[in-house]
Amino acid sequence: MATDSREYILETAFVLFMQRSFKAVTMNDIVKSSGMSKGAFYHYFKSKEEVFQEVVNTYFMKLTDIDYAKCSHESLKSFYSDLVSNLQNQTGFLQQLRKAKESGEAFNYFQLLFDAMYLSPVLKTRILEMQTKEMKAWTEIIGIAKKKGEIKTDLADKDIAKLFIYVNDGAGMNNILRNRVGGAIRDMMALYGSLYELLKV
Amino acid sequence: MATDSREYILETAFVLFMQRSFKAVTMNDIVKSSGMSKGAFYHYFKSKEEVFQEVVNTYFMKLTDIDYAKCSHESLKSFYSDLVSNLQNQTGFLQQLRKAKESGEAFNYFQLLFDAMYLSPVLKTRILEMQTKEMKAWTEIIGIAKKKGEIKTDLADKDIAKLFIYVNDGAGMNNILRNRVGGAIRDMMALYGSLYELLKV
DNA sequence: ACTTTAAAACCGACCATTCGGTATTTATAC
DNA sequence: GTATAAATACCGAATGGTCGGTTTTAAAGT
Repeated sequence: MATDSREYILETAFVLFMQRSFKAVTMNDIVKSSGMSKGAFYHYFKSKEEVFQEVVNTYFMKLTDIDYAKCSHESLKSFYSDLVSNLQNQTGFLQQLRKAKESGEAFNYFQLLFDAMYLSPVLKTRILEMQTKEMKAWTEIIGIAKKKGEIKTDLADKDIAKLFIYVNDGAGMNNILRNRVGGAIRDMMALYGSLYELLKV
Repeated sequence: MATDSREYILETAFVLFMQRSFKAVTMNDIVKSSGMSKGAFYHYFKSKEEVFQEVVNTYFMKLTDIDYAKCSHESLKSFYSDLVSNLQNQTGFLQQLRKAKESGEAFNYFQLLFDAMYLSPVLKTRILEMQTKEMKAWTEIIGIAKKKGEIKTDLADKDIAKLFIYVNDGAGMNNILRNRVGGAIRDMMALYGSLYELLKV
């Protein structure tokens, strides 16, 4: 019972922090949404900040800390296909969250990202590091794709990498603004595909 | 004195709402930052919501509601050059705001965007309309560029438009996360240029 | 196996502080 | 003197958190 209660509160908090800013989500929101009492909440977590920190360390990092080593290094196309596949898994994960189903509000990953960076400089550093890792992974696969003759362009590897990364972020933003989840995967695949079309031999 | 005071409070509020979420910015933050009293604030604005609404209707819209008709329709390259030029003007505008100079905190346009959309469904509709307008403008210029033989690709106009738009948004996000303002213009130009390189004849 | 004791889980009223806003007074401009 | 602008003390509600109490579960004792 204990593990379930703590986990349930955490999941509830995660969903709320994905929908509204940290400050906009009140303790009463969390308590009411979880169906438990404030006393029960404080049995498991020391404070609002602590549950937020935990949400970031668990759920948020699950969405953010992508293991690029697991993506194919055979080709650029398979690399981004694996990334889209990963995105699909994440979407599935979010959709099966119990609390998500009850709520009509959109998930806003970037809202949680801003809050995390604002509330903790350590987290900010960590997030920036992950972005650096992302850039490195893309630059690498693009170099490989060039060497293999998969793609052909005079553009620098890093500049191409930027295109792929920023297109992904921009599309992610667009999906949030339009409260779209399902069609997002197909769109992401199409966007990467468009860029790929411009690059391939 | 009256117009200056009201405008000064509004500008102060704008800066604060660009740095933190609506709820995280308290009335006392606004009052202290403006150097005026609460009573003075309430002389001009009915409530916190009203000043936020005004901030969105003025400053935010100035940054968001871009008149694409003013951008060159001679070529894709001049179109996006005009957009970058516009971005430069906006950056300059933000940098000359009095309150901005005092504060070390990063401006986060997207935070204000999220708050605006969350707090007002009317604004949300309006913002989505502006995005549609943006898409239309890009699609149009890309069609023109194709007709003129400036660019050559089998990709649909709208798909190319998406690439340009999302790259811009993603890069904007990246600049916010890295608290970068100055270099952002050059980067944006380079990103558009990279895409253009992939497309031009 | 049952009973007693201890610990954990949970509750909800209450607390101190903060919040957005109000009422009244004072200051300034004309 | 009047109208506008501004200040300050105060208000009631909301906020994150505390605390004494109750219920449930686990462990120890017989």
